[in-house]
Amino acid sequence: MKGLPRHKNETPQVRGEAFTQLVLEVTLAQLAEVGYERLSIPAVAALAGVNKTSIYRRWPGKADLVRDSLGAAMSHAEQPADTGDLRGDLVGLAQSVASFTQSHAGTSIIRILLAEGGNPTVSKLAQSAYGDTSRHGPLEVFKRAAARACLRSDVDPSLILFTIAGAVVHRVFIERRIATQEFIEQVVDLVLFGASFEKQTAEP
Amino acid sequence: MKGLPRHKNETPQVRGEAFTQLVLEVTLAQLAEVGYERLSIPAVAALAGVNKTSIYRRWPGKADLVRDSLGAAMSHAEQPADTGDLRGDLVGLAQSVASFTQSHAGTSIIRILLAEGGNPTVSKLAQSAYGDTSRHGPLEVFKRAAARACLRSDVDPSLILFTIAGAVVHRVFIERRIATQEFIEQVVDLVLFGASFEKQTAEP
DNA sequence: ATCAATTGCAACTTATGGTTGCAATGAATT
DNA sequence: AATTCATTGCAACCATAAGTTGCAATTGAT
Repeated sequence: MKGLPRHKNETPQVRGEAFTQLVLEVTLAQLAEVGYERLSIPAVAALAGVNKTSIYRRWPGKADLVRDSLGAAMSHAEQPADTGDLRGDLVGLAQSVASFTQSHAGTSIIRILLAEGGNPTVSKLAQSAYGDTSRHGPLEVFKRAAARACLRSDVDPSLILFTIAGAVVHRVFIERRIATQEFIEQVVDLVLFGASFEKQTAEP
Repeated sequence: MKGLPRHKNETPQVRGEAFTQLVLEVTLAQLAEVGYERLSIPAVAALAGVNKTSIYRRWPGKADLVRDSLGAAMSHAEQPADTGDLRGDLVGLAQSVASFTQSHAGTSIIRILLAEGGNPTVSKLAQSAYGDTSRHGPLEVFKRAAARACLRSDVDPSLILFTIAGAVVHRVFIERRIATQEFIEQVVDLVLFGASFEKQTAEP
C-alpha cells in the first residue's frame, strides 16, 4: 500500500530553516551525550521527529552535520570580563573555560579532540573551534597583567592558561565532578601563588 | 571447496597462552590508535593474523577483551622515585604521569574515560586503573613534603596532582604535542612557585 | 487552484559485527 | 610412530544498522 491520506493533520511539518536549526540542535545534544562515533543520523532523525532521508539530503555525511552543528554552537561563545586585577581576570577566564567545558558544544568538541584523533576533518574543526575559544579573551587578560607587572616574565602565558584549562578538563572529564566556583578559585590560586611554602598567602 | 591441504606449512599456528598474549597486545595497540568505539574484533583478528572466531571463543564480547587487555597492561606500571626534595619528587611524578598518558594503556584508558562515559563496565575498569596509577606513588610524595614542611598546608595535595595531570592531558590530547622534559618542569615550577610576581624565582 | 520545492515513507542495497558447523592443526599420550 | 583431543582456521550464514532511491504527500507561494 502506498500513501493513504492522513486522517487529520496533527502538527504541521517542520521545514526550511526551522528544520535545519532543529536538526543541528538535536545533533549537538546527541554529540555531547553519546560522542561522535556513536552518533547516528537515523537516531538524530528519530529524536528530532524528522525523517532521516531529509537529513541525508541536506548533509552529505555525519562529519558535515557535526561541523555545522559545532559551528552554529560556537557563535554563542561568551567573553571573560575585565575585573581589574589578575586574580579576578583569571577566575573569570577559568569560569568561562569551565562553562564552555561543561556545555554541550564544549563537551562534544573536547570529546572529539580526545577520542576522535583519527578523523582529520572533524578533528581539525574541533581543534580550531577550541582554539578560537581559548585565544580570544585570554590574550587581553595577560596583556593587562603584564602591563601591571604582576606576572613573572619567565612564565609562558599560554602555559598558565593551558594548565588552568587542563585542571578543569581533568576535573570534569576524568574525575567526573563539577567544576565548582570553589574549585576554580583554588586552581587559580594554586597557579598564581604556588604550593610551596616560601611565599605569602593567596588572600587579597 | 573445503579444506584443501596446505601446500607447505609456512609458519606454525599461534595457540594457547601465546595466542592470548598476541591478541591482547594487538587489542591494546588498536585501542590506543582508534579508540574503543571503532575497535572491532574482526580488525584485531586480521592484524594479529588470527581468525576472528578464535577470539570470539575466548572473549564473549569487546568489553571483556578490552578489560583483559587493559588489565594486563596495568601490571607493568612504574613508580616515581624519591629524589629528596619536593620539586624533584613532583617532576618525577609528572614524568610518570606523562609516560603513562603517552603509553598505549594510558592513551586507551584516558580515551575511554573521556569518550566512553556510557559503558559502565569498561568505564569503571578504566577509572579504577587510572585511579590506582594516580594514587600509589603520589601519597608518599606529599607525605614526605609535608614532613619537610615545604608545602602550604591549605593546599589540597590531590589538587596539585590533578592540576599537573590535567596540564599533561591537555598538552598531549588537546594540543597534541609531546610532553617534553622542559614542559614538565615548567608545569611543576608553575604549580610550585606560582605565576604571580610576589615570590622568589624557581631556580634551585 | 495550481505549481514547485521540500519532506515523508517504504523498500532496497550494502557493509559489518557476530554465529555456526566442520575440517585442519598440533601437542601430548600411549 | 600412531592416536587422541582440545584448539584453531575457514567459509558460509544471520542480524542489524547505515545509507540510497523512487514516489507520494505536504506546504507555502504564485
